[in-house]
Amino acid sequence: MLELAILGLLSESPMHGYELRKRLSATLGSFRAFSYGSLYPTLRKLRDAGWISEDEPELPTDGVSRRAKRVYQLTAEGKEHFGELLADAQPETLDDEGFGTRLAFFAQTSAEVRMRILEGRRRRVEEERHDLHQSQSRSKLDRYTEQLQNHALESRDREVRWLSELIASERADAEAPPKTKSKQAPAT
Amino acid sequence: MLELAILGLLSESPMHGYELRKRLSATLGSFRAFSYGSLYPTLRKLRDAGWISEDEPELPTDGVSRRAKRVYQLTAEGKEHFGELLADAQPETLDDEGFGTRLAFFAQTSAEVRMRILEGRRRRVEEERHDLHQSQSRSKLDRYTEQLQNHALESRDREVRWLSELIASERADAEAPPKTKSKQAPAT
DNA sequence: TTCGTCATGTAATGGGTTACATGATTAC
DNA sequence: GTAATCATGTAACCCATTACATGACGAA
Repeated sequence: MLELAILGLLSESPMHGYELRKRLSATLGSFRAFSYGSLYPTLRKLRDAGWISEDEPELPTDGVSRRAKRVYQLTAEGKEHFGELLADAQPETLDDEGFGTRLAFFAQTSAEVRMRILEGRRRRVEEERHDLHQSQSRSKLDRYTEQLQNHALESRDREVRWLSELIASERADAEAPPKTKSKQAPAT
Repeated sequence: MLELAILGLLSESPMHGYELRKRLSATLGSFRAFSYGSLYPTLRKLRDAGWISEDEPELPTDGVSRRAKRVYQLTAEGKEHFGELLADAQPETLDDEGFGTRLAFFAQTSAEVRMRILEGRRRRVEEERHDLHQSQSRSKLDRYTEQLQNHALESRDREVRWLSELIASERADAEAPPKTKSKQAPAT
Protein backbone atom coordinates (compact mmCIF):
# COMPACT_ATOMS: atom_id res chain seq x y z
CA MET A 1 0.00 0.00 0.00
CA LEU A 2 2.83 2.38 0.80
CA GLU A 3 4.16 1.56 -2.64
CA LEU A 4 0.91 2.41 -4.37
CA ALA A 5 0.55 5.61 -2.42
CA ILE A 6 4.09 6.73 -3.24
CA LEU A 7 3.70 5.98 -6.93
CA GLY A 8 0.36 7.76 -6.93
CA LEU A 9 1.66 10.91 -5.32
CA LEU A 10 4.74 10.97 -7.53
CA SER A 11 2.52 10.57 -10.58
CA GLU A 12 1.09 13.96 -9.74
CA SER A 13 4.43 15.65 -9.29
CA PRO A 14 8.06 14.93 -8.36
CA MET A 15 8.84 15.27 -4.70
CA HIS A 16 11.43 14.47 -2.07
CA GLY A 17 10.94 12.06 0.81
CA TYR A 18 10.09 14.47 3.55
CA GLU A 19 7.43 16.20 1.51
CA LEU A 20 6.08 12.87 0.35
CA ARG A 21 5.45 11.93 3.93
CA LYS A 22 3.50 15.09 4.64
CA ARG A 23 1.35 14.67 1.56
CA LEU A 24 0.80 11.07 2.52
CA SER A 25 -0.54 12.16 5.88
CA ALA A 26 -2.71 14.83 4.32
CA THR A 27 -4.25 12.39 1.87
CA LEU A 28 -4.65 9.33 4.06
CA GLY A 29 -5.42 11.15 7.30
CA SER A 30 -2.75 12.67 9.48
CA PHE A 31 -3.24 10.06 12.21
CA ARG A 32 -2.25 7.50 9.58
CA ALA A 33 1.34 8.64 9.11
CA PHE A 34 4.16 6.47 7.87
CA SER A 35 7.49 6.65 9.61
CA TYR A 36 10.73 7.49 7.84
CA GLY A 37 11.92 4.06 8.83
CA SER A 38 9.53 2.61 6.30
CA LEU A 39 9.39 5.47 3.82
CA TYR A 40 13.06 5.75 2.87
CA PRO A 41 13.72 2.02 2.52
CA THR A 42 10.64 1.78 0.31
CA LEU A 43 11.90 4.61 -1.87
CA ARG A 44 15.17 2.73 -2.22
CA LYS A 45 13.25 -0.37 -3.21
CA LEU A 46 11.17 1.45 -5.81
CA ARG A 47 14.30 3.00 -7.25
CA ASP A 48 16.02 -0.36 -7.47
CA ALA A 49 12.97 -1.73 -9.24
CA GLY A 50 13.33 1.07 -11.76
CA TRP A 51 9.95 2.66 -11.10
CA ILE A 52 11.23 5.93 -9.76
CA SER A 53 14.38 7.88 -10.40
CA GLU A 54 16.26 9.77 -7.79
CA ASP A 55 17.98 12.93 -8.87
CA GLU A 56 19.74 14.99 -6.34
CA PRO A 57 20.21 18.50 -7.67
CA GLU A 58 23.86 19.33 -8.33
CA LEU A 59 25.46 20.61 -5.20
CA PRO A 60 27.34 23.86 -4.99
CA THR A 61 30.79 22.27 -4.94
CA ASP A 62 32.27 24.46 -2.28
CA GLY A 63 34.21 21.60 -0.80
CA VAL A 64 32.05 20.96 2.27
CA SER A 65 29.79 17.95 2.24
CA ARG A 66 26.23 19.03 1.76
CA ARG A 67 23.25 16.89 2.49
CA ALA A 68 21.38 16.49 -0.74
CA LYS A 69 17.66 16.94 -1.09
CA ARG A 70 16.83 13.94 -3.23
CA VAL A 71 13.95 14.49 -5.59
CA TYR A 72 12.07 11.46 -6.81
CA GLN A 73 9.97 11.12 -9.92
CA LEU A 74 8.21 8.37 -11.81
CA THR A 75 10.09 6.76 -14.68
CA ALA A 76 8.33 5.55 -17.82
CA GLU A 77 8.26 2.03 -16.41
CA GLY A 78 6.99 3.45 -13.16
CA LYS A 79 4.05 5.06 -14.91
CA GLU A 80 3.29 1.84 -16.66
CA HIS A 81 3.49 -0.13 -13.44
CA PHE A 82 1.26 2.33 -11.64
CA GLY A 83 -1.25 2.01 -14.46
CA GLU A 84 -1.26 -1.75 -14.06
CA LEU A 85 -1.77 -1.49 -10.33
CA LEU A 86 -4.76 0.77 -10.92
CA ALA A 87 -6.15 -1.55 -13.56
CA ASP A 88 -7.29 -4.32 -11.29
CA ALA A 89 -8.91 -4.63 -7.90
CA GLN A 90 -6.48 -6.64 -5.80
CA PRO A 91 -8.02 -8.27 -2.72
CA GLU A 92 -6.28 -5.91 -0.31
CA THR A 93 -8.20 -3.15 -2.03
CA LEU A 94 -11.25 -4.26 -0.08
CA ASP A 95 -10.07 -3.82 3.46
CA ASP A 96 -10.26 -0.58 5.33
CA GLU A 97 -6.65 0.42 4.81
CA GLY A 98 -6.33 -0.47 1.18
CA PHE A 99 -9.69 0.89 0.19
CA GLY A 100 -8.84 4.35 1.45
CA THR A 101 -5.63 4.36 -0.50
CA ARG A 102 -7.29 3.18 -3.69
CA LEU A 103 -9.99 5.81 -3.36
CA ALA A 104 -7.34 8.49 -3.21
CA PHE A 105 -6.46 7.66 -6.81
CA PHE A 106 -9.93 7.05 -8.13
CA ALA A 107 -9.66 10.04 -10.43
CA GLN A 108 -6.96 8.13 -12.31
CA THR A 109 -8.85 4.83 -12.20
CA SER A 110 -11.18 3.60 -14.93
CA ALA A 111 -14.91 3.76 -14.28
CA GLU A 112 -15.12 0.01 -14.60
CA VAL A 113 -12.52 -0.73 -11.95
CA ARG A 114 -13.96 1.97 -9.71
CA MET A 115 -17.27 0.18 -9.80
CA ARG A 116 -15.73 -3.20 -9.03
CA ILE A 117 -13.90 -1.75 -6.05
CA LEU A 118 -16.92 0.06 -4.66
CA GLU A 119 -19.15 -2.98 -4.99
CA GLY A 120 -16.48 -5.27 -3.59
CA ARG A 121 -15.97 -3.04 -0.62
CA ARG A 122 -19.70 -2.79 -0.01
CA ARG A 123 -19.99 -6.53 -0.05
CA ARG A 124 -17.13 -6.85 2.39
CA VAL A 125 -18.65 -4.40 4.84
CA GLU A 126 -21.99 -6.14 4.54
CA GLU A 127 -20.30 -9.39 5.51
CA GLU A 128 -18.74 -7.77 8.53
CA ARG A 129 -22.12 -6.43 9.52
CA HIS A 130 -23.61 -9.88 9.11
CA ASP A 131 -20.91 -11.52 11.24
CA LEU A 132 -21.33 -8.91 13.92
CA HIS A 133 -25.05 -9.57 13.96
CA GLN A 134 -24.50 -13.30 14.25
CA SER A 135 -22.10 -13.19 17.16
CA GLN A 136 -24.35 -10.69 18.86
CA SER A 137 -27.43 -12.89 18.75
CA ARG A 138 -25.54 -16.06 19.62
CA SER A 139 -23.91 -15.13 22.89
CA LYS A 140 -25.07 -12.73 25.56
CA LEU A 141 -22.40 -10.05 25.92
CA ASP A 142 -21.80 -7.86 28.92
CA ARG A 143 -23.00 -4.29 28.82
CA TYR A 144 -19.79 -2.75 27.46
CA THR A 145 -19.12 -5.30 24.78
CA GLU A 146 -22.71 -4.96 23.68
CA GLN A 147 -22.27 -1.19 23.39
CA LEU A 148 -19.16 -1.68 21.31
CA GLN A 149 -20.80 -4.19 19.02
CA ASN A 150 -23.80 -1.94 18.52
CA HIS A 151 -21.61 0.96 17.62
CA ALA A 152 -19.62 -1.22 15.23
CA LEU A 153 -22.84 -2.43 13.67
CA GLU A 154 -24.13 1.09 13.13
CA SER A 155 -20.80 2.14 11.63
CA ARG A 156 -21.03 -0.70 9.13
CA ASP A 157 -24.59 0.32 8.27
CA ARG A 158 -23.49 3.87 7.67
CA GLU A 159 -20.60 2.79 5.49
CA VAL A 160 -22.84 0.56 3.40
CA ARG A 161 -25.23 3.46 2.86
CA TRP A 162 -22.36 5.76 1.96
CA LEU A 163 -20.96 3.27 -0.53
CA SER A 164 -24.40 2.81 -2.06
CA GLU A 165 -24.61 6.52 -2.66
CA LEU A 166 -21.20 6.56 -4.31
CA ILE A 167 -22.22 3.63 -6.49
CA ALA A 168 -25.47 5.29 -7.47
CA SER A 169 -23.67 8.46 -8.38
CA GLU A 170 -21.15 6.48 -10.46
CA ARG A 171 -24.00 4.88 -12.36
CA ALA A 172 -25.59 8.24 -12.96
CA ASP A 173 -22.29 9.54 -14.35
CA ALA A 174 -22.03 6.53 -16.61
CA GLU A 175 -25.39 7.34 -18.21
CA ALA A 176 -25.05 11.09 -18.40
CA PRO A 177 -21.43 11.29 -19.56
CA PRO A 178 -19.43 13.69 -17.41
CA LYS A 179 -18.68 17.05 -18.98
CA THR A 180 -15.47 18.88 -18.16
CA LYS A 181 -17.46 20.98 -15.76
CA SER A 182 -19.01 18.14 -13.80
CA LYS A 183 -22.50 18.79 -12.52
CA GLN A 184 -24.61 16.49 -10.38
CA ALA A 185 -26.47 14.26 -12.77
CA PRO A 186 -30.23 14.46 -12.25
CA ALA A 187 -32.19 11.19 -12.12
CA THR A 188 -33.75 11.81 -15.49
CA MET B 1 -2.94 -6.78 22.78
CA LEU B 2 -3.18 -10.47 21.95
CA GLU B 3 -1.62 -11.07 25.34
CA LEU B 4 -4.21 -9.02 27.16
CA ALA B 5 -7.03 -10.66 25.25
CA ILE B 6 -5.79 -14.16 26.00
CA LEU B 7 -5.29 -13.43 29.68
CA GLY B 8 -8.73 -11.87 29.79
CA LEU B 9 -10.50 -14.79 28.22
CA LEU B 10 -8.62 -17.30 30.33
CA SER B 11 -9.55 -15.33 33.44
CA GLU B 12 -13.15 -16.23 32.69
CA SER B 13 -12.49 -19.92 32.17
CA PRO B 14 -9.75 -22.36 31.13
CA MET B 15 -9.65 -23.15 27.46
CA HIS B 16 -7.53 -24.69 24.76
CA GLY B 17 -5.99 -22.82 21.85
CA TYR B 18 -8.51 -23.56 19.17
CA GLU B 19 -11.43 -22.52 21.31
CA LEU B 20 -9.56 -19.44 22.45
CA ARG B 21 -9.30 -18.32 18.88
CA LYS B 22 -13.02 -18.68 18.29
CA ARG B 23 -13.89 -16.75 21.41
CA LEU B 24 -11.37 -14.11 20.40
CA SER B 25 -13.17 -13.66 17.10
CA ALA B 26 -16.55 -13.57 18.78
CA THR B 27 -15.46 -10.88 21.21
CA LEU B 28 -13.34 -8.70 18.97
CA GLY B 29 -15.36 -9.14 15.78
CA SER B 30 -15.00 -12.16 13.55
CA PHE B 31 -13.30 -10.14 10.80
CA ARG B 32 -10.60 -9.45 13.39
CA ALA B 33 -9.34 -13.00 13.75
CA PHE B 34 -5.88 -13.95 14.90
CA SER B 35 -4.06 -16.69 13.07
CA TYR B 36 -2.70 -19.79 14.74
CA GLY B 37 0.71 -18.66 13.68
CA SER B 38 0.50 -15.91 16.26
CA LEU B 39 -1.77 -17.56 18.78
CA TYR B 40 0.25 -20.66 19.61
CA PRO B 41 3.63 -18.96 19.91
CA THR B 42 2.04 -16.38 22.19
CA LEU B 43 0.60 -19.11 24.38
CA ARG B 44 4.06 -20.59 24.60
CA LYS B 45 5.43 -17.21 25.59
CA LEU B 46 2.80 -16.67 28.28
CA ARG B 47 3.46 -20.12 29.66
CA ASP B 48 7.21 -19.47 29.79
CA ALA B 49 6.52 -16.23 31.61
CA GLY B 50 4.58 -18.22 34.17
CA TRP B 51 1.26 -16.49 33.64
CA ILE B 52 -0.62 -19.45 32.31
CA SER B 53 -0.26 -23.16 32.89
CA GLU B 54 -0.69 -25.77 30.26
CA ASP B 55 -2.15 -29.07 31.33
CA GLU B 56 -2.81 -31.68 28.78
CA PRO B 57 -5.29 -34.20 30.14
CA GLU B 58 -3.76 -37.63 30.70
CA LEU B 59 -3.91 -39.66 27.54
CA PRO B 60 -5.40 -43.10 27.37
CA THR B 61 -2.09 -44.94 27.23
CA ASP B 62 -3.02 -47.41 24.54
CA GLY B 63 0.39 -47.18 22.95
CA VAL B 64 -0.50 -45.05 19.93
CA SER B 65 0.55 -41.42 19.94
CA ARG B 66 -2.45 -39.20 20.52
CA ARG B 67 -2.57 -35.51 19.84
CA ALA B 68 -3.23 -33.84 23.15
CA LYS B 69 -5.79 -31.12 23.64
CA ARG B 70 -3.82 -28.69 25.77
CA VAL B 71 -5.93 -26.76 28.21
CA TYR B 72 -4.60 -23.44 29.43
CA GLN B 73 -5.52 -21.59 32.58
CA LEU B 74 -4.33 -18.55 34.48
CA THR B 75 -1.83 -19.10 37.27
CA ALA B 76 -1.85 -17.01 40.43
CA GLU B 77 0.90 -14.82 38.95
CA GLY B 78 -1.13 -14.60 35.76
CA LYS B 79 -4.14 -13.27 37.64
CA GLU B 80 -1.96 -10.73 39.36
CA HIS B 81 -0.36 -9.66 36.09
CA PHE B 82 -3.73 -9.35 34.40
CA GLY B 83 -4.91 -7.19 37.27
CA GLU B 84 -1.91 -4.91 36.82
CA LEU B 85 -2.55 -4.61 33.11
CA LEU B 86 -6.13 -3.58 33.82
CA ALA B 87 -5.04 -1.12 36.46
CA ASP B 88 -3.60 1.52 34.19
CA ALA B 89 -4.42 3.05 30.85
CA GLN B 90 -1.42 2.35 28.63
CA PRO B 91 -1.12 4.60 25.57
CA GLU B 92 -2.03 1.81 23.13
CA THR B 93 -5.34 1.67 24.94
CA LEU B 94 -6.35 4.77 23.06
CA ASP B 95 -6.09 3.61 19.50
CA ASP B 96 -8.84 1.82 17.69
CA GLU B 97 -7.46 -1.67 18.14
CA GLY B 98 -6.44 -1.43 21.74
CA PHE B 99 -9.52 0.43 22.84
CA GLY B 100 -11.80 -2.33 21.60
CA THR B 101 -9.81 -4.93 23.47
CA ARG B 102 -9.79 -2.94 26.67
CA LEU B 103 -13.50 -2.34 26.47
CA ALA B 104 -14.06 -6.09 26.29
CA PHE B 105 -12.76 -6.34 29.85
CA PHE B 106 -14.33 -3.20 31.27
CA ALA B 107 -16.48 -5.25 33.60
CA GLN B 108 -13.27 -6.28 35.38
CA THR B 109 -11.79 -2.77 35.26
CA SER B 110 -12.14 -0.21 38.05
CA ALA B 111 -14.54 2.68 37.49
CA GLU B 112 -11.64 5.11 37.77
CA VAL B 113 -9.58 3.50 35.02
CA ARG B 114 -12.66 3.04 32.86
CA MET B 115 -13.23 6.77 33.02
CA ARG B 116 -9.62 7.58 32.17
CA ILE B 117 -9.77 5.30 29.16
CA LEU B 118 -13.08 6.63 27.89
CA GLU B 119 -11.99 10.24 28.22
CA GLY B 120 -8.59 9.50 26.71
CA ARG B 121 -10.15 7.78 23.77
CA ARG B 122 -12.61 10.62 23.26
CA ARG B 123 -9.80 13.10 23.25
CA ARG B 124 -7.90 11.05 20.72
CA VAL B 125 -10.85 10.81 18.37
CA GLU B 126 -11.46 14.53 18.73
CA GLU B 127 -7.89 15.16 17.67
CA GLU B 128 -8.33 13.00 14.63
CA ARG B 129 -11.46 14.88 13.75
CA HIS B 130 -9.61 18.15 14.15
CA ASP B 131 -6.72 17.03 11.94
CA LEU B 132 -9.13 15.83 9.31
CA HIS B 133 -10.86 19.18 9.36
CA GLN B 134 -7.56 21.00 9.01
CA SER B 135 -6.28 19.09 6.03
CA GLN B 136 -9.68 19.39 4.44
CA SER B 137 -9.76 23.16 4.59
CA ARG B 138 -6.12 23.61 3.62
CA SER B 139 -5.98 21.78 0.34
CA LYS B 140 -8.67 21.30 -2.25
CA LEU B 141 -9.20 17.56 -2.67
CA ASP B 142 -10.67 15.80 -5.65
CA ARG B 143 -14.23 14.58 -5.44
CA TYR B 144 -13.48 11.07 -4.17
CA THR B 145 -10.96 12.05 -1.55
CA GLU B 146 -13.38 14.68 -0.35
CA GLN B 147 -16.10 12.07 -0.02
CA LEU B 148 -13.78 9.84 1.97
CA GLN B 149 -12.71 12.65 4.26
CA ASN B 150 -16.29 13.65 4.89
CA HIS B 151 -17.26 10.14 5.76
CA ALA B 152 -14.26 9.82 8.06
CA LEU B 153 -15.19 13.10 9.70
CA GLU B 154 -18.76 12.01 10.32
CA SER B 155 -17.54 8.71 11.72
CA ARG B 156 -15.36 10.56 14.20
CA ASP B 157 -18.28 12.76 15.19
CA ARG B 158 -20.42 9.73 15.81
CA GLU B 159 -17.77 8.06 17.87
CA VAL B 160 -17.28 11.15 19.99
CA ARG B 161 -21.00 11.30 20.66
CA TRP B 162 -21.08 7.61 21.48
CA LEU B 163 -18.19 7.97 23.90
CA SER B 164 -19.84 10.96 25.51
CA GLU B 165 -22.91 8.89 26.18
CA LEU B 166 -20.85 6.14 27.73
CA ILE B 167 -19.07 8.69 29.90
CA ALA B 168 -22.32 10.26 31.00
CA SER B 169 -23.72 6.89 31.90
CA GLU B 170 -20.58 6.07 33.87
CA ARG B 171 -20.96 9.28 35.84
CA ALA B 172 -24.59 8.51 36.53
CA ASP B 173 -23.61 5.09 37.83
CA ALA B 174 -21.00 6.65 40.05
CA GLU B 175 -23.61 8.81 41.75
CA ALA B 176 -26.44 6.33 41.92
CA PRO B 177 -24.50 3.25 42.96
CA PRO B 178 -25.27 0.33 40.65
CA LYS B 179 -27.62 -2.27 42.03
CA THR B 180 -27.35 -5.88 40.98
CA LYS B 181 -30.25 -5.28 38.65
CA SER B 182 -28.86 -2.24 36.85
CA LYS B 183 -31.41 0.21 35.60
CA GLN B 184 -30.81 3.31 33.53
CA ALA B 185 -30.04 6.09 35.95
CA PRO B 186 -32.42 9.04 35.49
CA ALA B 187 -30.96 12.53 35.31
CA THR B 188 -32.31 13.37 38.70
C1' DT C 1 -14.20 -43.98 3.04
C1' DT C 2 -13.98 -39.58 2.63
C1' DC C 3 -15.08 -35.02 4.01
C1' DG C 4 -15.44 -31.38 7.25
C1' DT C 5 -13.91 -29.52 11.31
C1' DC C 6 -11.45 -29.97 15.44
C1' DA C 7 -6.68 -29.37 17.03
C1' DT C 8 -1.63 -28.09 17.25
C1' DG C 9 2.21 -26.48 15.53
C1' DT C 10 6.70 -24.38 12.57
C1' DA C 11 9.39 -21.48 9.09
C1' DA C 12 9.62 -17.87 6.26
C1' DT C 13 8.19 -13.52 5.47
C1' DG C 14 5.97 -8.98 5.67
C1' DG C 15 5.29 -4.52 6.64
C1' DG C 16 5.69 -1.76 9.40
C1' DT C 17 7.64 0.96 14.17
C1' DT C 18 11.07 3.03 17.58
C1' DA C 19 15.14 4.82 18.69
C1' DC C 20 19.06 6.55 17.13
C1' DA C 21 22.28 9.44 14.40
C1' DT C 22 23.41 13.29 11.47
C1' DG C 23 23.29 17.57 9.23
C1' DA C 24 21.07 21.91 6.72
C1' DT C 25 18.04 25.87 6.82
C1' DT C 26 15.00 29.32 8.67
C1' DA C 27 13.03 32.44 12.03
C1' DC C 28 13.54 34.83 16.18
C1' DG D 1 23.32 32.04 18.57
C1' DT D 2 19.84 28.96 19.34
C1' DA D 3 15.61 26.66 18.66
C1' DA D 4 12.49 24.70 15.46
C1' DT D 5 11.81 22.30 11.58
C1' DC D 6 13.46 20.66 7.31
C1' DA D 7 15.80 16.54 5.52
C1' DT D 8 17.88 11.79 5.18
C1' DG D 9 19.00 7.70 6.79
C1' DT D 10 20.13 2.86 9.65
C1' DA D 11 19.53 -1.05 13.01
C1' DA D 12 16.94 -3.46 15.97
C1' DC D 13 12.74 -5.01 16.84
C1' DC D 14 7.62 -6.24 16.91
C1' DC D 15 3.60 -8.27 15.96
C1' DA D 16 1.52 -10.29 13.14
C1' DT D 17 0.48 -13.21 8.56
C1' DT D 18 0.86 -17.02 5.00
C1' DA D 19 1.91 -21.38 3.72
C1' DC D 20 2.95 -25.58 5.18
C1' DA D 21 2.70 -29.98 7.88
C1' DT D 22 0.45 -33.26 10.87
C1' DG D 23 -3.10 -35.80 12.86
C1' DA D 24 -7.80 -37.05 15.49
C1' DC D 25 -12.75 -37.51 15.36
C1' DG D 26 -17.49 -37.63 13.81
C1' DA D 27 -21.03 -37.84 10.37
C1' DA D 28 -22.72 -38.92 5.68
